[in-house]
Amino acid sequence: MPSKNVISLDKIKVACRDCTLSTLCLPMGLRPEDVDRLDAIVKRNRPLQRGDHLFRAGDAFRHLYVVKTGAVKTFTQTNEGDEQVVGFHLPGEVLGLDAIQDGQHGCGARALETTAICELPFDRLEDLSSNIPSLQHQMFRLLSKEISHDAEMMALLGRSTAEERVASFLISLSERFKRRGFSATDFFLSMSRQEIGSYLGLALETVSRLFTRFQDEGILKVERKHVQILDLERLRAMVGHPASCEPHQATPPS
Amino acid sequence: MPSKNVISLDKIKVACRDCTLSTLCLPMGLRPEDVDRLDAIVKRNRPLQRGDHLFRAGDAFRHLYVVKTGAVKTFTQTNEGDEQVVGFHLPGEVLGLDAIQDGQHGCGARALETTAICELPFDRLEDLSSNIPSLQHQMFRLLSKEISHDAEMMALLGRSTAEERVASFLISLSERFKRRGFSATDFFLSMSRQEIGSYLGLALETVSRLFTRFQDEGILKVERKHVQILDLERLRAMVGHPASCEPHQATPPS
DNA sequence: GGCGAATTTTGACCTCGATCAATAACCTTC
DNA sequence: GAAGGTTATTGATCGAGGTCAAAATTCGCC
Repeated sequence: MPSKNVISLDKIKVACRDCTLSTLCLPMGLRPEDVDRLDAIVKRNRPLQRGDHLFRAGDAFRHLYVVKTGAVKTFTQTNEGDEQVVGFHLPGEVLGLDAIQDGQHGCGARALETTAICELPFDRLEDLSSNIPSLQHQMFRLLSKEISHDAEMMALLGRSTAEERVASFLISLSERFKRRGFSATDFFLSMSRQEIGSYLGLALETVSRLFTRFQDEGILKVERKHVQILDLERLRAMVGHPASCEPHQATPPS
Repeated sequence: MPSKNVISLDKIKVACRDCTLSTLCLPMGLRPEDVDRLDAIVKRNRPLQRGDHLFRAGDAFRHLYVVKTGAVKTFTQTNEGDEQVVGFHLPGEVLGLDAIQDGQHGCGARALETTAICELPFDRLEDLSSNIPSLQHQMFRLLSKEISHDAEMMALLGRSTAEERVASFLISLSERFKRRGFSATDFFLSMSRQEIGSYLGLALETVSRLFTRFQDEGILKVERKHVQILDLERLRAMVGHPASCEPHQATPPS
């Protein structure tokens, strides 16, 4: 059912194939020439290796980054000087959104494995989005999505048990892989137990213990960094039935 | 040092006085007519009372909301059905940014006390910002600021002790009050211990105990909801010296 | 002003997960 | 394939903070 204003998926894939910009292009009616204009400002760099910095805390903010292949972690410095992971970024996901506000990155970013990235010069993106209302709208959505994701994460960290956190982490990975066309039940963890623990507010030993427990219970098959989810439903049940965001019954305002 | 493109502060204050839109206007060079256009779309409603809903999870997203006076909490539903606080919003702060992405609010919002709010119809704001590049830029900054704030919060929840969390909470409140021209060392907590605990991932009893401990140590003077900070430096020391975001020495990439 | 509900404080106890420590598995590099 | 480093697993112990319970204080509200 092609609508007159919406560019065909094929065309977008051609223009964006190389840069995983589908994040920005796909969900909206961008015209062909707009996609071209967007594509024209994208920079493509040599891939990063595990441990390489994409940027550091305090670096001047110039670009947004989109993960093409591989994976990236973002992190801040803890009081005692070690890394505190605040996010993992998989293919198709965007980094650097937190830096728009004050012109410098508030957290560092490093590759977790061999990783290809494209860079979007933010000032040119801003110029473009002034002229392309649907691109502006899409940028707002992108930022907003990050905010709601963070709110979910805060709710998770604020209240949950170790079991719920690990379950929730696996479900999130599963869904994100699925959305990008990878297997949702069989994947590699490019991050270490240490990094997972840091992200979830748990000790690395606790993460390891839960992985083995889930395996014993027949929920997972874990082999070092290779994970298979055998019983997604049981995982879902742990984090509270995923009642999504339905309004259901509303509590009267006292 | 007035620059030709920058509207005078007085003019902005006149246009925004009533709606606390300084968040959007102040930091940038909006022209007088732009401020007027912005002001023209603002809706001003009757104040809310403690417990009143500003919006509920699942409500359709129409407006951004700016707190004029009072305070608001945002919250999600926990698995067991009770409220999980994910944010407190003081005068001059904006709510609803998380809802842009999918057209409905992901969390509910309620007044913590008698609260005046102004509403900004988002579609009109979006139209305006297409025509006013500096407004668009400011919107991006606003969203980005929310994201970096969330990242800090995630780092706090992910790693800290109860002591650090409560200290950090008090410092945050202090700074936010100060920024809006209220006292930074002497203020009311419009939220209950329960709500603070929920927000910080602590039991309400733990919050209460820490308040009394801080008082015993001469750091605070607490009287129910009225708090005086007597030794801000000691509070700061608890959360790790606020080394801000300086680049200091950079770790070489392995 | 006095009664009942809600909130806060304080105390006692116990659990979950952090921490410490020791293997074990794996991944380099020579 | 042996040596050395890194990462993961498993076990044992301990303490911060959760939970339960009761008292104290405050806040409506009739």
